[in-house]
Amino acid sequence: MNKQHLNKNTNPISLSEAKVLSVLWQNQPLSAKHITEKLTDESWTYVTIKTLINRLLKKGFLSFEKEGRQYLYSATITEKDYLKKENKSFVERMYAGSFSGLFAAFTQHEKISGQELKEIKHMISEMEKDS
Amino acid sequence: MNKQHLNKNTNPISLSEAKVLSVLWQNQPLSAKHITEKLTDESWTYVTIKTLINRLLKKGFLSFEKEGRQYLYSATITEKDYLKKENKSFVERMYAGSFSGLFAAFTQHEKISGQELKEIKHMISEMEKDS
DNA sequence: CATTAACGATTACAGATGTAATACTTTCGC
DNA sequence: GCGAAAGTATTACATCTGTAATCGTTAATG
Repeated sequence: MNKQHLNKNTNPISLSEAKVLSVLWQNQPLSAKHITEKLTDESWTYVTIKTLINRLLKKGFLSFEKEGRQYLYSATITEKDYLKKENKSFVERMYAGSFSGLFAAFTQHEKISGQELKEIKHMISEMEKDS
Repeated sequence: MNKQHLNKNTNPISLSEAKVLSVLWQNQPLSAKHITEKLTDESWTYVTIKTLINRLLKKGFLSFEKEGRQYLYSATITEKDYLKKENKSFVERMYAGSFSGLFAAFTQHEKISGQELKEIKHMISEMEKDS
């Protein structure tokens, strides 16, 4: 019967799902088998990864094309957009949307290395140049 | 029988649970009833909040003292420590622990207001003063 | 053409979470 | 002392998530 089960699911991307996406961001499109091979860190079975793929399909974050007997999957969201989304929801939730609030928390409670600070200052001066 | 159900649960603080904590961070200790009154935004019932309280107790993030018939709850984690924990896990997960990576993503993809930028620069110069 | 290997689809199941109804216990007003 | 009020505790239940076993289908092979 091959129900494609294309009922949408509007939930966010879970941690495990994000790991599947991250493989695809490096190398698209890929078959389920190939994704499994790239995810050896997780020691997930092929079947587990298929589940994650199916959930991502339902959520609309993957598309596929058929190549002979195989399905080749691609992410429909870019890594940039994913990061953007996650950043936004994090700063929204934790700092009422204020990035400087986040910045303050980090700089006060974590130690930022001199190297990192240098990079940050550089980014700021770049920003100011453009504007 | 009054089983206190003090079996530990080592899971992280969920979103709803965090909202209970945030009330306590402003005003400790409080009874379940009082917490409910402060959380009108959520339109949760008293019973729901009791569930969240019990879960936080199991996770060790709340303590209580008995005041007559009532229980008065307090957070065992400070807001600072909570933020620290969340920040760390976020930057760990999304930016391999690099705060400047996070900063780059934010500044490139979100628009940071001039005001926020000013605050950030100020924080940086303060940091440099101390060091 | 029947068998099997390879792949995809369906089903499973426990724990976490959001959200709450119901049950139990203590105490206070009559 | 007894019933109602005010708390607390127990139980519930759907959905999401992590993780997978099993079932079905198709293509390749002898």
